[in-house]
Amino acid sequence: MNQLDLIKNKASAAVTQTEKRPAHEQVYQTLKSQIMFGDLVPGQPVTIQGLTDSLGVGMTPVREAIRRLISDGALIFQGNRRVSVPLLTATDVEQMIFARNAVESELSRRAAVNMTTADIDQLEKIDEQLDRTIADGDVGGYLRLNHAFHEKLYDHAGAPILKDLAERLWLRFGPSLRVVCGRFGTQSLPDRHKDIIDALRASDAEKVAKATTQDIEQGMELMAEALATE
Amino acid sequence: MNQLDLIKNKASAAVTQTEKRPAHEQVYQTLKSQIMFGDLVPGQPVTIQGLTDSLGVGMTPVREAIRRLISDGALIFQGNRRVSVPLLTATDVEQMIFARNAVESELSRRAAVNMTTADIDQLEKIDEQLDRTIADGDVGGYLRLNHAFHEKLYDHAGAPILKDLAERLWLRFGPSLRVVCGRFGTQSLPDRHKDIIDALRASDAEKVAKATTQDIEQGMELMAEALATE
DNA sequence: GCCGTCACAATATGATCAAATTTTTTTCTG
DNA sequence: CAGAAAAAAATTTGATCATATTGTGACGGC
Repeated sequence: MNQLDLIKNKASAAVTQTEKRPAHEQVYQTLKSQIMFGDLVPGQPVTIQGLTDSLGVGMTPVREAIRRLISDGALIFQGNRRVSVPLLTATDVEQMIFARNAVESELSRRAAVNMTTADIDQLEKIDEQLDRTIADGDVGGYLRLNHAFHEKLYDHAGAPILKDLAERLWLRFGPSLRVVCGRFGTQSLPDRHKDIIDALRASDAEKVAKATTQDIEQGMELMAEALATE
Repeated sequence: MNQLDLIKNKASAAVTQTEKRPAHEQVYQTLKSQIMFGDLVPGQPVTIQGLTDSLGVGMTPVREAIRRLISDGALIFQGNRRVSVPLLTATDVEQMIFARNAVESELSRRAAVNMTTADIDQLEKIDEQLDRTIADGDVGGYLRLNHAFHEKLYDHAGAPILKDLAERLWLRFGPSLRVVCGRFGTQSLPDRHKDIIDALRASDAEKVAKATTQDIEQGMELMAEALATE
């Protein structure tokens, strides 16, 4: 199951991206996707040799991708040469709430200034698809589109460094969010995306930032609770 | 000169760290140090083969270290298989000012709550050494100790994720700061460290955060000016 | 001024060595 | 004789390197 998913993901990534990127980049993207949206659960060990076998590439690209993901905080190096998906603690989540609020509310604020009506329409289209995945109980699709929504928004902030910080945080809590959603289903996931879109249309940057903060806190609180009752 | 510095740094790192860590980790630390405090100037290309030659290790460890540093933002991958030290733009610096203010002021705030008198004494000792490097015009020493001062402070915040974000930002502006200091010397570098220490002793978390913000803005503004007049 | 060829650097693989974990065997005790 | 603990072997995994392959930029010929 794990192997098959990895291969399937690789294949789909290949067709979309013209197969022209180096293997280590592809492996990185594949693993990133697996960690954020896939079935790599927190605590699960990640082995180099296992990945070389399932991805069908040599060890060097795999090693490079793993190092990058460790630097991203998406994987952790546990002393004895072992690498695994991180398990979050309550304090971890608390720090992430603070950091996400600080960084992402600013990204929203800046995006609000730059986005055109057409841009907002595109964003709304993503949100509509998102609603469909919630209705269908499609957890994987929900996670992907929720990420896509925020990424799209932040892309318009014109602040690559802040966006990079945000992305790094997403990589950190991705696996745990996946577990929470898998457990509770997609029903209990009301989001503030509608508020964000409304505020964008009103060109009210502060309101956009506020709605983003609420969206973040809603999602992260849910995660914190789930981790606490574990 | 470059080669020699790299080798020297590697040797000193080896003796302090019991030689027991894997080579890719050592290479990472060495390069990190080179980028933050050494003579790798912004825009300078970094080649794998050059590093394997100067460090005396195989390419695999070097590649892994470079990937990590790219993920950190300390190096950039310029599309055509080229890797170099990043050149900062004005908007980059502006984003970093925002992010550093948000993250590091919070780290200071939290550290203020946790630090004992003995901890503060240690911090003050670092600051005294720092003053000596300024008086001596020792740019490398200044950079190292300035970093050590903040790192020490943030270590007491008990917030590893926020500290990691801060560290990542330092890696990004390190090389440019180095250039600025090299150009203007250490004279024009008054810091707010004394204010931070005073506020810590008074257990006034808000004052500590404020002083940290001022320290950050002072340093970053200087950098922004230097980049603008380039 | 454009295209083909050459040299160099990066990418990727497989082999080799070392470390750690797991399994098996052995031995000692109840 | 059975069970458990300790020791030893085997397997698995990681780290490093040497080498082959591929792509990139530069130089020179047309």
